[in-house]
Amino acid sequence: MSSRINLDALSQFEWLIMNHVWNLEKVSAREVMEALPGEAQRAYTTIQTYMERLVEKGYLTKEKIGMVNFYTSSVPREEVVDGATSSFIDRVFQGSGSSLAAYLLKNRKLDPDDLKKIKDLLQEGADHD
Amino acid sequence: MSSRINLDALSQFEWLIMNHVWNLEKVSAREVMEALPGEAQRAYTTIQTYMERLVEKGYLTKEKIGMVNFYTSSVPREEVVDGATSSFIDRVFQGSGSSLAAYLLKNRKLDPDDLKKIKDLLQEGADHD
DNA sequence: TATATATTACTACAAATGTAGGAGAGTGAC
DNA sequence: GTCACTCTCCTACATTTGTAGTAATATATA
Repeated sequence: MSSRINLDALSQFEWLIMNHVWNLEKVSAREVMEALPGEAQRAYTTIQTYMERLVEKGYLTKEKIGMVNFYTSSVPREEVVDGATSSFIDRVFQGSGSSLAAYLLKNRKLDPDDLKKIKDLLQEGADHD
Repeated sequence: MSSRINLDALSQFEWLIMNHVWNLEKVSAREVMEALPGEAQRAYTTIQTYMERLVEKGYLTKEKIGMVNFYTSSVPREEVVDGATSSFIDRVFQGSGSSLAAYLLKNRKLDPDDLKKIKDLLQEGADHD
C-alpha cells in the first residue's frame, strides 16, 4: 500500500493555492495569502482552512517551524494535472483528447510562437514513428 | 442585457446529463436515466432533481407535454464547452492554452489519425497567415 | 371501476465547499 | 513585565452538491 488515498478533485480555489505551493515549494499560509491576486483575496483564516483541508485530502504536508506552519506539496504537480486533464476530457469532450486538441487549435488563438512550438512537437512525434 | 445569468459551473454529474441533453435534443428524466452508463446509475428522482436544478441554473428549459416534463438545453454546447475550457486552462495550466496543447501532444497518445487531423488544422492556420 | 404503475412536486438530509471569527499562546518592542 | 501583534487551533455557519423518499395525481389495465 505504497500510495495514496483516492484524491478528491481540487476545487477552483484549491487549485489557486496548490499552484502557489508548487511554484514556491514550501510556504506558510501568510505567504500564500499574499501571493493571491486581488479577486482572490480572502481572510487569513480562510486560507488557513483551505491549507488544512488540503492536508486532510493528502495534497499537502505540514511542518511546524517555530510557531509557524509550512506546507509542502505531497503530490507531484504532473500527477494532479494529469488526473484533472483526464477527468476534464471525459466530462467536457466525452473522452476524446483529440477533440480537445482540435478545439484548442481551432478556437484558441495561439500566437505564432506557440504554433511553432506545437509544430516542432508534432515533428518529433512523426520522427520516431 | 441580452444574455444570461452568471452560469455556475457544471458539476461532474451535471455534465453527464447535459451531454445527453445536447446529444438527444429533447429528453425526459426517464430517458436521461436510461441513457446513463452503469457506474452513473442513480435513482429516478435523483435525476429529476438534477434536471430541476439545471433549469434553475439556466441551463435547461422545461416543457410539460401531457404529464411528462421534457427538457431542452437553453445554452449552446459550444458556449459551455468554451467557458469550461477557459476556466480549466486558467486553473490547471495557469492561463496558458498553449501549455495545454503541448501537454496533449506530448502526453496523450493521440493516434495517427488524430495527429493527421491536427496537422491539417495547423496547415490551414499557417495558410492564412 | 378498482388496481397497479409512472410521473411530478415537494421535502429531507448528509457531505463538501466557501468563508471567517474567537480564544489562547508566542514574540518583539518598550 | 506589559502591550500589541501574529499565529495556530477550534468552531461555526451558509450554500451547493449528491442522493433519494413520499404524497398526490394521472394513466393504463384487468
